[in-house]
Amino acid sequence: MLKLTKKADYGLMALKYLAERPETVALSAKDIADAYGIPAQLLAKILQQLTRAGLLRSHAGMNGGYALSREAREISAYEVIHAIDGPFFITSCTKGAKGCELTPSCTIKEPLARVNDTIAGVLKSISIQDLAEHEHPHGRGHEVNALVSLTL
Amino acid sequence: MLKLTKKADYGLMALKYLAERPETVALSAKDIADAYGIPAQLLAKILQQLTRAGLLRSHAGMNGGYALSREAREISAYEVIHAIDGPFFITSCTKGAKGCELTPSCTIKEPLARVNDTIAGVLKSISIQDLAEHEHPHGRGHEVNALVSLTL
DNA sequence: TCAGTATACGACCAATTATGTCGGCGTTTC
DNA sequence: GAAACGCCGACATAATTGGTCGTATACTGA
Repeated sequence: MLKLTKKADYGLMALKYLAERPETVALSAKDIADAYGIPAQLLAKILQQLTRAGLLRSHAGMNGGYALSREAREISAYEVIHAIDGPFFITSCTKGAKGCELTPSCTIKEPLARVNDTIAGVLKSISIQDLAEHEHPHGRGHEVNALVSLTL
Repeated sequence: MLKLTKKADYGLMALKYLAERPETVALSAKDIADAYGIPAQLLAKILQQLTRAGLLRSHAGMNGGYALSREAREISAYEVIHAIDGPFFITSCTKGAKGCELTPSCTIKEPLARVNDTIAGVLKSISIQDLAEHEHPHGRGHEVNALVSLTL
């Protein structure tokens, strides 16, 4: 149904939370989980995935926790989603390992691959900073240079 | 994981198949299912959904089957997906009936709603005709006027 | 008018995926 | 060395998807 998993949502929320608090050294998984009322252990695993993907730095021990490994501006929503849910393809027949098993099948996937790329492009053009900024100023948002065109 | 269901894929494939054969009066679910090697009964249900949504016309009895109810150019991929998978939202907290249950949650969903609209726009700009046409001419495809911009 | 071919629809089951939990281990700080 | 933390893999459970079955209904043509 073309939607993000909750894990990806949680991940984005957590990064946004961190981006909004640039002064703090690190926040524990529990801190963030409590802030949003989401399962702490589940969020912990998600943050670990993001750490492995290089989006977060982690620090064990007391007063440890997680912090962004880069500027919020330099982390895209795409990276987060990709790190958590893996590479996404809009088509079911992902054409990865074995492609479509059925012979003449999926004459559909080639045009839809373009759509897939377009969506990925949009997601890549959105940074965590964008998500964090948008909160307060009800005024004009800024134009993301995601003027994607689509050639079929 | 942000992908179409197989049902939606099947639906698109079937409509494309019909679009490629404008001369035929009607094709049965079985004909189309056999052409792609997909379960006939499943495809039948999908085609019924599309019929209910007004994208297809059906006719029972011998030499019956399904036909496009409009020009292939006038049927968008969005309509097909919507008819089969229902309204899609990129965010898990759909903000529909009850929205996010958690109090300050999903401060994320508002910016992502824009992304959602963007994707929907792209899908709306693609017609079944686009899918069908693309097949043979290896030459230049045409530019779909889906120059979507995204203001956060 | 009857046999054959088709759609229509609901109930159901099976497979997959998503979500969440548990327990044990390694690290750092106080 | 104990408390607070991250790290990891194995489960368990819930939800969704994919697919099947049975039956009813509609239309066609001989």
